[in-house]
Amino acid sequence: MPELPEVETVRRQLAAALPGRRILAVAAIEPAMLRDVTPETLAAALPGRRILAVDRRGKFILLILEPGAGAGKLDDSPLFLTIHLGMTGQLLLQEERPSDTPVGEPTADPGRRRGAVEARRGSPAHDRFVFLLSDPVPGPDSERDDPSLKLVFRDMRKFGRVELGRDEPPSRVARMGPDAWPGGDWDAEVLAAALAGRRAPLKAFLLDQRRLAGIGNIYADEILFGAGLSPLRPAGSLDRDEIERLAQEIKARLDEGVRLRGCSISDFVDTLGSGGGFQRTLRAYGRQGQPCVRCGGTLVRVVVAGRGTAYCPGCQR
DNA sequence: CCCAAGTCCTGGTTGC
DNA sequence: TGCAACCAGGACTTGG
Repeated sequence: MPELPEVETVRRQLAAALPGRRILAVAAIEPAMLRDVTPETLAAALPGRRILAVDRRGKFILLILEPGAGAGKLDDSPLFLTIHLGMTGQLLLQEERPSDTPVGEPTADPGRRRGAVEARRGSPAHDRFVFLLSDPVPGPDSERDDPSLKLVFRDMRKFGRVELGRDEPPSRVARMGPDAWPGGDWDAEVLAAALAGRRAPLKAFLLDQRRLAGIGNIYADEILFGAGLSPLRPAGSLDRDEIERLAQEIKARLDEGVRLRGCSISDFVDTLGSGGGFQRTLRAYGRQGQPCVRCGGTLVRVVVAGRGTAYCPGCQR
């Protein structure tokens, strides 16, 4: 599942590959995954824009696009193309090779506007969006616009979302709490304030993106195991010591996830299709019925916040 | 048929 | 009692 470390792994690859490239065409193969934007608006606003930067907030990836170069009425505003990978989403970078051009069609035709039809040509079954990109170009007036790279948003289930924000990222991104990343804008003090008075189970608190942004089901179970805290504990019941342990563990597990390039227990792969290594370190997630590596007891499965949850009743209190 | 899961949405509950 | 904040659970999706 793409959680913060998986999304950060992808972001780093995109940040190395995309800035300076121009979006030549977009194919919204699955328009139902668009949020608050029509395929027509997308097709009008994106072509011609250069990608300036690739950012991340929680589990959202933000492509920051230059203002002023679009063909539509959104010309003067910076645009934020926001992508959420949902449960099974993948962002893949694929070289756009000359051999992809149909026989009989000129391979070089720099002045031609590439269309959505060309962007989606030959797309496999679960490809939901395809962005056709140019080589990196120095400025808005550059003439180089041969397609050289495709950004493919593939998502077997359709939990992923694409949205377009003007000037600012979409509101739901703005509603999120501080990024849970170790360098994020929070510490044990902030965590203590967020926990105070809450009766919801600790696990539900960790999954709530309005408190800390980026933690999902896998890392939540691993964090709680590492901290020796029960997922069922009311969030507001932690003492100072336990909050410190929780804060440390959040940072440690997410950092480990990023270092191992994500967790590929199900569908996650990076932009090249490679899996991560975090799944080898799992001590709680999915281990119900198996012995606890810390105390030897047996892990159990409960449902918390509607999510399957594995924990050790022996040493998670 | 049930399970997996992230987010949005709805409706019920709690506590000031 | 009124009200907002809070919290639980369903819908969505499709392959195992």
